[in-house]
Amino acid sequence: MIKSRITLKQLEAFVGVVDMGSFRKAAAILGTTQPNISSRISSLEENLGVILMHRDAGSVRLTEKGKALLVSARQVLWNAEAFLEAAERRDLVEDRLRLGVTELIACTWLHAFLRRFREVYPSVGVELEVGLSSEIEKKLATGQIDLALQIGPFDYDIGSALPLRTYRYAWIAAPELAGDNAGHRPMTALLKSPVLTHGRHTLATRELAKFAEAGNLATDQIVYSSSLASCVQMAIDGVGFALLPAALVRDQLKAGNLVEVATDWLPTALEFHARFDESRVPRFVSVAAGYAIETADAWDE
Amino acid sequence: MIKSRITLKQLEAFVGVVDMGSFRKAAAILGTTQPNISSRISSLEENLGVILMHRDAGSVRLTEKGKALLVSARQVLWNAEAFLEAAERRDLVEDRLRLGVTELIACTWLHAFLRRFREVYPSVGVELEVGLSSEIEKKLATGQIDLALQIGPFDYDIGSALPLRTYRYAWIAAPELAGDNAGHRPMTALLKSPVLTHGRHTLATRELAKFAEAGNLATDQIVYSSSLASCVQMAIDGVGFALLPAALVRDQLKAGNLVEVATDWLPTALEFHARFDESRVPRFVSVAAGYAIETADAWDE
DNA sequence: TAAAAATACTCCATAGGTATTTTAT
DNA sequence: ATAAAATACCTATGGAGTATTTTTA
Repeated sequence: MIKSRITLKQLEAFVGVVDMGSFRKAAAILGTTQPNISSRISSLEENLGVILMHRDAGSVRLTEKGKALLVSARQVLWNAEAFLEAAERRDLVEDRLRLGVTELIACTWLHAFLRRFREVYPSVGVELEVGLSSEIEKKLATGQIDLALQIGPFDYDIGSALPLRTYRYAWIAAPELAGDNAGHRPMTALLKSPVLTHGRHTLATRELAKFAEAGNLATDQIVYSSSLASCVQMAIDGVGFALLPAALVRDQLKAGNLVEVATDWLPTALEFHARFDESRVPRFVSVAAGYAIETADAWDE
Repeated sequence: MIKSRITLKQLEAFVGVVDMGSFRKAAAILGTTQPNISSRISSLEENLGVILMHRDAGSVRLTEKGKALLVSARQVLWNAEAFLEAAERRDLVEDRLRLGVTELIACTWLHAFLRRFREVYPSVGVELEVGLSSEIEKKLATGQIDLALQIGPFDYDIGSALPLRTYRYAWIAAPELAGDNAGHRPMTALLKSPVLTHGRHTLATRELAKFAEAGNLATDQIVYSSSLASCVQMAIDGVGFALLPAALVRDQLKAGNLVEVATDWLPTALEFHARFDESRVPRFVSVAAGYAIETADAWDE
């Protein structure tokens, strides 16, 4: 029998301290006080006869045994969460989800995803960060984000990368700019009008620059916007032709505020992935990743 | 965070009650009192808002949700045990191992297995049962035994069946009965002397009877002993030729108290297996099964 | 009516919180 | 000197045990 040698609270305190890097922060996240965390950790160490970590003022460093035990501790907590799930009481899972997404997702189905997640895990707080995929990835790699919904290719290999939808690009314009039939228009013609693209460092923008360079086409008409949403607005306002993920303007196309312009070049499609480090995160994160896949699929019909 | 919603003690009480079939028995095995078990179960139910089991005087019946949660609860405890293992504190695992073995194992390497197991899990009590493979299997199927080291073939399919060694039979006799050279002796000749076999219902004995019948050989000289060890003793005393697993008389053959008799028929070899229901038993049972394999191999050199 | 779980009640251990001290940078 | 963990101390919760009642087969 287990008697009181180890308790879930002790294990929770252990991984909390490791994840937060300090007793104080762990206490904050676990809704208790620092001396409590102190006592949970030290009682765990005493019961096991093991030193889990060395604490100097300002740093907590795991011992070798601590590293090994951390994996096991996460496993126990993972299963404890699965137990709540089996009880159909996901609402009892109290935690936080640090979510990183790119603007495209924020502008399309993020709200649907969040609605569903909050419904299932009402006691998990969502901390949202919208940014470029490269920024998101850095935070994911350093453990500042639990789940990233972002575009490949990736610099770091971090645990799971579940494929979401692929989003094709399209040339978009206001109907009056495109003309009545919105018929085929070669790139040479397009690049003579103002062209709206997203950011200077996105893959599509770089591909466009490369294409223009190869064909000796002028690039002085390209407008670099740091916000996808403002590209859409400018396109609606007839500022120029916009190179945007088709999904982003789905509703405007349907409503007739924008039309798609056929041409002879497009950048490669965006490959979205849901990424997380399954060896570190609690169970609900991988569940959330599944929801992301389903939500993305549902949004695209 | 988990707060105090579920604790390992609650889960332990839950599986304890299910395994023992009553609150009282669970209390006994967990080293506490029945009201304590009552309160652990009811607080678990309250915290989850779930009825785990219906208790009428004299019976505990799991609800549907209880069945689902039982699996998860076992999983959590399994991982908690793995945590102790990672801490290299298997000595903190307090439980019991109900072990069923056949006589051959009891007479050969069981002591080596028990020594090793007790060394690694000093706080796990071993309840040993020696019996025919068929008896052992029945108890395994009804959950009265955690680990069976027994002979196939099996009537029921119960979780894991890890193959142990195969033990060949041999005809054995005292040197003075076998003659100086212990040379080849046909079955027709053997069956005219007293023949010692183990039990009336063992596979080897039935095969021998069948063989004799097929060849129209007399069976009136066959002695059925219910104890393997007594067969060996009688063989040593020169009572007759004994049909025994060779491993059983390894030391006597080496010492020259017995010799192997070459003949033209032998029953099929014994296929030993370590069997347990990995969906029910605690973690140390599967570890023990591994030790059984290793011990059996080491004993055979 | 007999066996088992629930309840009532007491007691003690210990978990939690506040205030303070220690320690290392 | 500062930031963080450990310690001391007090309080209060709740876990554990004994005795008893309730329940149902």
